[in-house]
Amino acid sequence: MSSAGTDEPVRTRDSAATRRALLTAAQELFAAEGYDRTTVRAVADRAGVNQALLFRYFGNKEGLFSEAVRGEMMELLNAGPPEELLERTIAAMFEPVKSAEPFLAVLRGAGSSGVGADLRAELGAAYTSAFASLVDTDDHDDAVARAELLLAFLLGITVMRSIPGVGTMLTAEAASGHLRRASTALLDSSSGRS
Amino acid sequence: MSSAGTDEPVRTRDSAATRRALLTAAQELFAAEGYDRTTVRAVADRAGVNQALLFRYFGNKEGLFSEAVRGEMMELLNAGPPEELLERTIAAMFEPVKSAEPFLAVLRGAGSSGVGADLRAELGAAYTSAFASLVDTDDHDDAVARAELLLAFLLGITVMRSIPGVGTMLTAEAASGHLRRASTALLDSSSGRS
DNA sequence: CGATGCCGTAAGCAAGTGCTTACGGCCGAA
DNA sequence: TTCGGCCGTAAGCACTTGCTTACGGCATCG
Repeated sequence: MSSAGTDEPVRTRDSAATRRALLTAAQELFAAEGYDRTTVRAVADRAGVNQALLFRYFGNKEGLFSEAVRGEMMELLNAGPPEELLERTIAAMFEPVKSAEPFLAVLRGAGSSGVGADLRAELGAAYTSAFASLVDTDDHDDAVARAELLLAFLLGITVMRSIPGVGTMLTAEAASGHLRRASTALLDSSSGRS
Repeated sequence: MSSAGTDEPVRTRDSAATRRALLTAAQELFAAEGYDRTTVRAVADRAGVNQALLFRYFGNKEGLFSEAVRGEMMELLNAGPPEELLERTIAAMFEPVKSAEPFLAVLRGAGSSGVGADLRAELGAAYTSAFASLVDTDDHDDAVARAELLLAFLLGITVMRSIPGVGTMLTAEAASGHLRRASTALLDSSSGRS
């Protein structure tokens, strides 16, 4: 945990590189430790940068969080057509360490209220509408309910996998089959119309 | 936020009552705010008690957390036979405010590691084994995988419902039908054996 | 009554937090 | 070369955190 993982030792006088180093360090730490437990000193250290620069470039800790996580999430959201978002998300979730992180960062952004509330609402709406568009029904509310359940499912799996000692069987091989089956069942409007 | 909700003004010199007041205040705040954002001062204030007593009775903040949340969870786990745990949990989740709280407290107990790790692992194992026993199959790993997916589903719904502005359709009426259908699909061993 | 043992209180400490400020030095422009 | 504007740094401030300690008071028991 002490040695950095993805940081180039930016010793040059390049503000853009410094910003980038801070953002990647922030993404890693926010995802791994959550917002509260991540200190600005830790982010700056991981980026190999003085902490004062963090405030110069991002204003405050919340500004850094917002920019770091929003960028990471938008990358995944816009990586392809909405019809493939579910597949992309599932695939990302089971990658060794990689792309499940922004989800955790968002969820751990704040306990209940406060930090990143707008961001959470915005991302939730984006995912929900994308999933809801996959439901072939006229009942809008029902489509949204199914989409939100599906998103909750994905979030729950990500959360459980992040808890040490729990979710040992939630591997790609063991779980993704059941996951895809349950997902299509949730999205299939021919079953259990309300 | 400032005025307490469920606290009797314990002015008497009754250590048991003081302990209870601290525990209920802790349950409410840990569930609402998470472990990090909940301060011992806030718990003591909500309980109408001096904060020094908190340390006298529970040793430290983590001891208070452990005792408060463990008791609340064990209550739900042992409220009936394991076969009905799923139904009990779903019912508790959609109660106005009540029993979804301990789940949130456990999840928000710590970002990744540290506080309440043993508790999370213990509760996860209890739920997983209870759900796995409902799967009618000889393939133990498959049963565990299905149980963990189901638990993840429930956790995800609870988490989403706790985020303001997201999960607006995750009400009992709109969602529980789909939820029960997806749950039985996950537990039905006749579909999608690995 | 006097004494002993809890219960409750006030005050504060050491450490860590986000954030600010004043300063030194490298760079390109004039 | 000189100068002005960024980039990077060290130091510290105001505040909150979990936790401790020394003390005052009610109550029970002899």
